Amino acid sequence: MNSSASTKERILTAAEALFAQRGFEGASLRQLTAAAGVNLAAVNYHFGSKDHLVEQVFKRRLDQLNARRLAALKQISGLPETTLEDVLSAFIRPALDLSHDGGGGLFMRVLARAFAEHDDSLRKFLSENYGHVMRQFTNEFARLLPGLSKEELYWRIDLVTGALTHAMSGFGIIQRKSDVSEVTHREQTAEHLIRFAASGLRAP
Amino acid sequence: MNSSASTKERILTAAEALFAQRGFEGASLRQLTAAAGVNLAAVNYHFGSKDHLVEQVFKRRLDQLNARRLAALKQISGLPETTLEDVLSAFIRPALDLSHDGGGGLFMRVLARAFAEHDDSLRKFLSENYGHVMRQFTNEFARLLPGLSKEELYWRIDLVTGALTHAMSGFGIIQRKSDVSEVTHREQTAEHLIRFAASGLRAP
DNA sequence: CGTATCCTCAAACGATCGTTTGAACCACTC
DNA sequence: GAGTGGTTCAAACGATCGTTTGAGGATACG
Repeated sequence: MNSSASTKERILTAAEALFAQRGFEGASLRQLTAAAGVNLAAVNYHFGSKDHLVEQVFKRRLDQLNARRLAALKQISGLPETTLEDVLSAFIRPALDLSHDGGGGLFMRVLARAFAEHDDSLRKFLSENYGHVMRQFTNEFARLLPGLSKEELYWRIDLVTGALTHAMSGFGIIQRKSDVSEVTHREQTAEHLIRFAASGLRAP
Repeated sequence: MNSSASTKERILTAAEALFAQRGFEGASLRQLTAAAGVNLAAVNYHFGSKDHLVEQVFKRRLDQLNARRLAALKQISGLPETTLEDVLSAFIRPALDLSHDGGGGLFMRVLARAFAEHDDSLRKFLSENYGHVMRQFTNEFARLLPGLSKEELYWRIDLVTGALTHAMSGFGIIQRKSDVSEVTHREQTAEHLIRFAASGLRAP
């Protein structure tokens, strides 16, 4: 029972990397199982089908990401001294951290692909596992931007989401210089994103 | 189908729609030629291969888009009274117009997929047909935002690109209300995008 | 030891993929 | 009317896809 968990995890990790690199349809189960060092039939044995594997790849990282984002939001939600930058930090930093210590550096690319896909079943799965988090953040944004109409707020949150997804999935456009540490670079990236998004949200 | 159009054009139009809907790998030549009402072998006869078809789908729309963007930029480039909003307008409105009168409403979705794909040959083709336009806009942005370092400017332009691509491909998140015309709705969309992007670029 | 349960494996399944082929068709020239 | 060049057609090609199968290995418990 424990040896199967190892096989499962190896499939998930290999799938995450290959989906990020070649897409959901572009990555075949034969490439995938070869990279994971497991038998071809192991995917259908442990996950039932390729579609269920895709869902589980999402679920493993989204559970981490959701938990961290909600924990960060909880600490500042509703407080009178909370700023827009604080809320954006709670939204952005968990995603950047996941790229580093979760081993899920490639997950943001997978997520960007999911946005590009307009597949209905995948979108439904994402909204079920993602919707309640976005709703809480939206409420907090609304509190801190009382001048915005609901329509304008939705527009701008959508634009922020697009900017962040694009930036975090396309890592490497702005390369880390050799004289700054990984942690420092991540901090600078977060500040760039937060400053841009906060200013965009506050637009007159 | 439109039997008056040439076989080549019918293939390009059907391919654009199917690539937007199912992706480059997800759309098969058999679905594609059936939708276009042409023989399966016509794709390889007229385009050589599926990959070349993908490139031509991009080329047909990008040529339009580039020409309109550069024409709009030329009218305001270098003038002392030009604002950031003017440059963004020259960048954004041609893309929105293409969605309407070019019949290429689906092209922005295809473009968003291309960003998600990290396929090297496709990226190379895009930079060859797209790079000089982005370079001219970047120069103009730099002139209007003298306080920004080169690194910061690249960062923010990348974020703007992500926001716009996401918004224009995801058309329909903000639905047009029945009491506003198509033209009015497009105008409102452009104003939303420009206001957000300008404010983000001007961030302290 | 026998047996039950979970897992892995090589092999094969039918379906679908992009591409190629060679004959047929069509408008046009000499 | 024979010939020519461009185009369309049905059919087939080999490759690869996700999935299934049935035999065999590994481990734990009686």
